[in-house]
Amino acid sequence: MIIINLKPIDSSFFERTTLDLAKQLLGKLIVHEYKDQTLIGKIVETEAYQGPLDRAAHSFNSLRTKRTEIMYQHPGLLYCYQMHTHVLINVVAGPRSVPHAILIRAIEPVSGLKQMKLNRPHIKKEVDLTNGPGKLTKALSIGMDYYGHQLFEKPLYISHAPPINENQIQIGPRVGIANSGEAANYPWRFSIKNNPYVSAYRK
DNA sequence: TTTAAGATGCCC
DNA sequence: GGCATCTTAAAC
Repeated sequence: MIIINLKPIDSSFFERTTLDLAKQLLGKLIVHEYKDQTLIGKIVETEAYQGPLDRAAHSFNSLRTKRTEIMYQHPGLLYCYQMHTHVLINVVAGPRSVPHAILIRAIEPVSGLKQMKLNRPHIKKEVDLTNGPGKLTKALSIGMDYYGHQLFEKPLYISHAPPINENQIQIGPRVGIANSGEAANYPWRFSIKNNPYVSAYRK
């Protein structure tokens, strides 16, 4: 694949409604300049979390703590947190003071596959390198030290790519939030239809 | 200060 | 299906 125009996207890209941003992020590239290498993945699955009224969100009921603070800042920043033994990454969405975020759940490797395999030893099938939110952060070597980083600045950024057609976007309930009551049914998960790197659904 | 649960992944 | 492993948030 030949990549043209590989550079950080303009910060204004993130200024749109949260659900629209979750869809617009599909197909975009996440780029990490790491150890003289450029690790690149195409985003193939996202989930929107819309704070105040979304019981599944960490910022539900406008909870504001050290962890959730970054979601109250301007869109395009990185919200990351540790889940069991893994780091999960989100794109902060919504205008300042609206604590929304979009979880990046899966990517398709585009460049740096060799390094991604080194970052995830003992993985047999290639799809298992990045077909889950905890897996892709390990493959791309993204840790908690990126909390609050601007995703429109090197060394970790979103790069432009053509949007995915609406009819190629799969929409459904979010993964792994069965104990969140009514919010468990909200159709706020988006993925590219038939892409092999999309994670498996699980209640 | 203590405790329970979790936007997961991997092994059995 | 069990369990690692650790942070957060809420209970005590």
